[in-house]
Amino acid sequence: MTADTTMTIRAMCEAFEVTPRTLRFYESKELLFPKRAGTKRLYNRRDRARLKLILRGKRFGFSLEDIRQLLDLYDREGSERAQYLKTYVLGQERLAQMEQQRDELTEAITDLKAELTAAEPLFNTYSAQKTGSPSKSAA
Amino acid sequence: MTADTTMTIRAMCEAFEVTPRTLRFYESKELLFPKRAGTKRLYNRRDRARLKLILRGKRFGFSLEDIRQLLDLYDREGSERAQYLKTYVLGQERLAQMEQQRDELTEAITDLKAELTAAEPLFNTYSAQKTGSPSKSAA
DNA sequence: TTGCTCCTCACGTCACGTGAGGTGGC
DNA sequence: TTGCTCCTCACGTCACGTGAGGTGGC
Repeated sequence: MTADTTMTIRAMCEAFEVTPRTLRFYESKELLFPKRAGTKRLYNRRDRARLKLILRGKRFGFSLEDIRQLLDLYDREGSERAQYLKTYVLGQERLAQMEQQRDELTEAITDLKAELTAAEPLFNTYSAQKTGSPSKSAA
Repeated sequence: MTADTTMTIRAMCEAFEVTPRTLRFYESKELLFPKRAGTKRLYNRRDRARLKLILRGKRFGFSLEDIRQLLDLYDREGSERAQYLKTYVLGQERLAQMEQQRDELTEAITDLKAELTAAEPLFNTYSAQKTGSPSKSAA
């Protein structure tokens, strides 16, 4: 099966929808450590697990540096609870940031909508002049 | 009054909560054109109006290049309707992007929340061991 | 003369994108 | 020999941040 099959960079890119440049970049940042066959990179199951975590971390808005530290944390032996606690705290902080970001975005959306609505009459007048029709642009 | 008073870079920074570097950067990008008194920058009412628009544009997520083009559009003489229409269309496009972004963010928030909740029992167990209390962390 | 504010380079940051130029193996 | 895929520099992008080193005017 694909269990412990090693994958080429191309296969990885297709599987995870990233570019080769991204994988090389993560490697340069010490987030990924694929084996080499000569000069070519070979990614195993562990590399795939790490990449998956990296992409999840990014989705939550963590910086690559944060992600690297968390990954390192789990690689080293040590108190599992301490690791979880650290991850948990970082997660809480990120959550708060994301919620604030969402609120700001929601406000900006509301404002932009209001402006677009306020601007609409201008085009209705225009379209009325041009077509003579009552005008009610696309919902 | 402050009507046509000219302002120093420091005053501008305080009024708009930006850094001097930001104002110089916008100038290098041809978004702002303050007069000079020797080497020092002097911002008048027009500059302040432009900066206000720039910051609003940024709030809506437009790139500085987009903002510059819109600003140029309104500076040049020409069909008012054509200008409004262009602005309107760009606004619509941005609105769609922002809404998608908000949806993705909302999803990420939901997911992160779920994980944090799933991780909580671990610390409750931990805190129970440490303190002997029932544990129910901060709401 | 000392301080304060302003200025101009110009390199750094973040997460990659994008050529340029070259190599291995079917 | 031709193609294909992989590789390594290394510069570009975006919106500034951050010194370094210097100037004008009270």
